[in-house]
Amino acid sequence: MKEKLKNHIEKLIHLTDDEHSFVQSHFSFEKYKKNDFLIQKGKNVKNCYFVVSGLLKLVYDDKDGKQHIVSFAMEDWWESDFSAYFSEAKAKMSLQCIEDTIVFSISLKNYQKLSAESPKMQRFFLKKSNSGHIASQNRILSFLTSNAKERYEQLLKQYPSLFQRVPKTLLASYLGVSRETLSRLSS
Amino acid sequence: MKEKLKNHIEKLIHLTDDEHSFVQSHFSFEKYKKNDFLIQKGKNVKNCYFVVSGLLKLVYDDKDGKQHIVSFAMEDWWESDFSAYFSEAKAKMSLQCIEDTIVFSISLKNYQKLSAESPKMQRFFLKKSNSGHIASQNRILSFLTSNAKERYEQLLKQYPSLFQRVPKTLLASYLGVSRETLSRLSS
DNA sequence: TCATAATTGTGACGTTTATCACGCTAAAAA
DNA sequence: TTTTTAGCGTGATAAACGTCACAATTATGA
Repeated sequence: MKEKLKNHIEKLIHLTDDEHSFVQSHFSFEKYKKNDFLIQKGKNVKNCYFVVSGLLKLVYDDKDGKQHIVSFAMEDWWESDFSAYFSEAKAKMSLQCIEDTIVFSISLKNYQKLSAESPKMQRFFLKKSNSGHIASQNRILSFLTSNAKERYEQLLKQYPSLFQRVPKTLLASYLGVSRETLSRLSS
Repeated sequence: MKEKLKNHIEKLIHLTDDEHSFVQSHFSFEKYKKNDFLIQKGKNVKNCYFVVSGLLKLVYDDKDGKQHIVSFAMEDWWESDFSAYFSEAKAKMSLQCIEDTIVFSISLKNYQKLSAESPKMQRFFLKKSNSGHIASQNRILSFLTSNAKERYEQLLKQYPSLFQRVPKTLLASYLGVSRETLSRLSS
C-alpha cells in the first residue's frame, strides 16, 4: 500500500528511500466503508486525503437540501474541503464514500511540517495544487461553453469508468442538470 | 512600484530586504495599453503576471467565435494561461487589457529558479495556488447551485467595482448568460 | 426469502434562458 | 465636426431545462 503513495509522488519528484520513509511518517492509513464520511459539513476538517482505492464524492448541500457534487475523487486523487482545511474552519462541504475506500490522510500540521522540512515535497504540493487549479478552470470553461449534453459527453469521454460506478443521479448533480434531463440526454 | 509586489508578498510570508531584492530581480516591469494582449491564443505563454494596477480579462474563444471570460484579473491578482504556462504549450486562452495595466511578469524559468532557490517563495506560490484553486471551486459551486440572477447578485456583492469598470457584455460572458438576459436581470 | 429502498425512464407542463431583431445613446475614430 | 462603432435595453419567439407525477426494475437488508 505504501508503494501506491510512493509511486504517485515519484511521478512528479524524485526522493530517496529515506526521504520516502520520512514522508510516509507524516501520513496515516485509513479504511472507510461505503457511505462513511471522511469530512462532515459543520465539523472540523482535520485532514487532506490521498485516495489509494475506492471512490469519494465532495458534496455541497444548498439551502433547499439539494446535493451538489463539487468533485469525484478517484484513485490517485487528493481531496479535502481545502478552504476549511487550510483556514482551520468548519467544513462547508462533506466528503463521503461512494465505494469502500482506502486513503492516506495528512493533518494540516503535518502538511505544513512536511512542506517546511522538505522543499521537494513542497514542490510536489505546489505542482499538485497548480494542476488542481487548472482542472477547476477547465470545469468552469465547460459550464461557460457547453450545454448539458456537451458536458455529459465530455465527462463520458474523460472518465468513462464513472458511468459504471456511479448512479446517474450523482452524475447529474456533478454536471449541474436534473436527473430527468440527464436521463433524456443519454437516451 | 516595487513596493506593491513586496507588500503583496509580505501578506503571506516574511522576507528580508535582501531577499526581496533577490525576488524582484526575477520579475520584469511592464506597461500595457487598453486592448493590448499579454497572452494571445495560439502563441507561446512566456510569462505569469502580477497585476499592479489596471484590469485584465482571461478569455476563451469557442468554435463559434464566442468569447467566454474565465477570469477578470484586478490589482494584486496573479494571472496567466496556467495550463499553457506550466506545460510550455501554446495558449488556449488570451489575456487582454480592459484598462491600461501595469504588471510584474515572471518567466517560467525564473518561477522555477525562484521556487528552487527560495523555499519561502515556493511557500508563497503554494499558498497562492491553493487559494486560486479554492476560488475556482467556489465559482464552480455558483454554477451548480445558482441561476443567472443569483450569480449576478453574488458577483455584484463580491466585486462591486467591476460594474463601474466593465461593460455588461463582459459581465454576461463571465456569468455564463447572454447579454440580453443579463440586461433583463438588472432592470 | 420477502419487504423495502434506491435507481431509472418517461410524459406533461411550466420556467428560464437564448436568439434574432430593432432602435437609441454614448463614445471613439476619422 | 462628422462618421463609425460599441454598449445597452427590449419585444417576440424558440429552445433548453426543471419540476412533478407515476411506473418499472434492480439492489439491499431484515
